[in-house]
Amino acid sequence: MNLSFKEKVYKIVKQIPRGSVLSYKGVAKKAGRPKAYRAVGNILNKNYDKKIPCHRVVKSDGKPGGYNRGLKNKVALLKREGVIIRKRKVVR
DNA sequence: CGTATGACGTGCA
DNA sequence: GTGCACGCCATAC
Repeated sequence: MNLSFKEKVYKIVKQIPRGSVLSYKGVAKKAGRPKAYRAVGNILNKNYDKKIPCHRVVKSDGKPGGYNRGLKNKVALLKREGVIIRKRKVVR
C-alpha cells in the first residue's frame, strides 16, 4: 500500500458527510485496521487539517473525545451542522 | 453510573 | 531506540 495508515484515516474522515458522525473505531475499521482505533484518535488529535472534518469523529460512547482546536469548538461545529449534543454525547 | 486497571496499534518527539 | 498519548473493551468494586 502506498498510503500509510494515517493517510487512509484522513481519506475516510474527509468522506464523512455533513451532519453525520463516525466513531474512532468506525474510522479505523474502514481504514482497514479495526483494531487500530487508538491510533486513529492519536492521529486525528495531533494532526488537524482544515480539509479533514475531524470534529465529526467521536468516541463510541458518543462523547466528543479530543480536538486540537478546542473541545468546545468541536461541539459547536457539530451542532451547527445539525448534530444534536446531549450531556456531552451525540444524540442518535 | 463513575472510577480504576490491563491490554492493544499506530505516529511522533 | 525509547517512551508517551490517544480511544475501546472487559472486568472489578
